[in-house]
Amino acid sequence: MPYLWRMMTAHGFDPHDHDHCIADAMSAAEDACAARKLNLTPVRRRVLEILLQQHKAMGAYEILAKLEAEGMGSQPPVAYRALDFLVSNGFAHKIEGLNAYIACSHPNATHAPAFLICRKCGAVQETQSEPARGTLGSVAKAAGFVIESTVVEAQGLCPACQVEDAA
Amino acid sequence: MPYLWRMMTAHGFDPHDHDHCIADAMSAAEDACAARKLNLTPVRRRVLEILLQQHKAMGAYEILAKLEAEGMGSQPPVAYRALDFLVSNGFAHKIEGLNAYIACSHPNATHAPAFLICRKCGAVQETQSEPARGTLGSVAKAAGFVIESTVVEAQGLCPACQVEDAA
DNA sequence: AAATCGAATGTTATAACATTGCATCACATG
DNA sequence: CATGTGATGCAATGTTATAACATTCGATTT
Repeated sequence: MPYLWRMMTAHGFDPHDHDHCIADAMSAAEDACAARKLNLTPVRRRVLEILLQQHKAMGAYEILAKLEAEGMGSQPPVAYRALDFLVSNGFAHKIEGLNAYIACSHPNATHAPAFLICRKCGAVQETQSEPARGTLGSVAKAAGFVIESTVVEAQGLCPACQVEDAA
Repeated sequence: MPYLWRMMTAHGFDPHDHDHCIADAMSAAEDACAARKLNLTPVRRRVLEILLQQHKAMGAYEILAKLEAEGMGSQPPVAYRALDFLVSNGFAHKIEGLNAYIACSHPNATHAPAFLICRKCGAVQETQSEPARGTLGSVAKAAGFVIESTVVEAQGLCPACQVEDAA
């Protein structure tokens, strides 16, 4: 399998064909925007591409710097507006624990994401949480609290960084 | 029960004797610091008191403003250092979704807190999460990821605010 | 007492993250 | 063509957090 792959970076924590992964995600986003009559403008599109290029979270100003280098706008609102669009529509997520943003890995799924965040290399793996269930759901129910959204993030060490840590 | 109570504010989302609640928490913190040889200095002590006065999260600069009004220091590091101390030692928590801080409600428990946060009135109820269990734990295990800490926060409406919302 | 040490503070500046307000442009629809 | 809406451009500001360096103060040692 190796030589077919143009790049090998971490997806979640496993290697994969990342170019393909990006292309898939972009076309899925385009389809979704078409279907939902959302306007995937050049800036929004480019920000999503930028996010997809890494499986790690990026700060708004990091993204902004890339946009600026490409002549797509240099003021903070440019990045924040695009990020708002992507996050509101489920194409990206904000990692609250890092004040940073990451492309969504499960664009079709109903959204109650949870994240595994490596504190050493910054890689992030997205998974699904079950907000209403488990302890939290029970407590909420008992308290009469209505959950509208959840933030579930775990910090720790990914497999690769555990090895390095031992060394 | 009413007239014994000096103040009635929300604890979690239920009314209670808040003065007593503060006094209890402060003496528990003092005991814990004594036992663990931690230095509960005047600023640290005062910040904990300030946090305990509300069952909602406060921003660092909101706290700083109170400190300044009392002549206890006016520069950001004053507040952040005290908050770092309180958070590191389990006397307070940071609510990542709000970039704000709240006194710990379960000072003795092993710490894997979870929060119910009312988006309308800002009240916060702390509970315990079970990090290693549930979906997240399984995914982490499958991925070989070692969880060191978790952020679990639910946003929604507390009972009182649901009523107001309906109106 | 003098020297030293470490923890906590004080002080200044700046990094990093996010929003507001308003003008303008482009385009779809009536 | 008028008008409304959504997207941008632009400038300034607001908010959260830390870096870097200096000082104070009490405990301990000499």
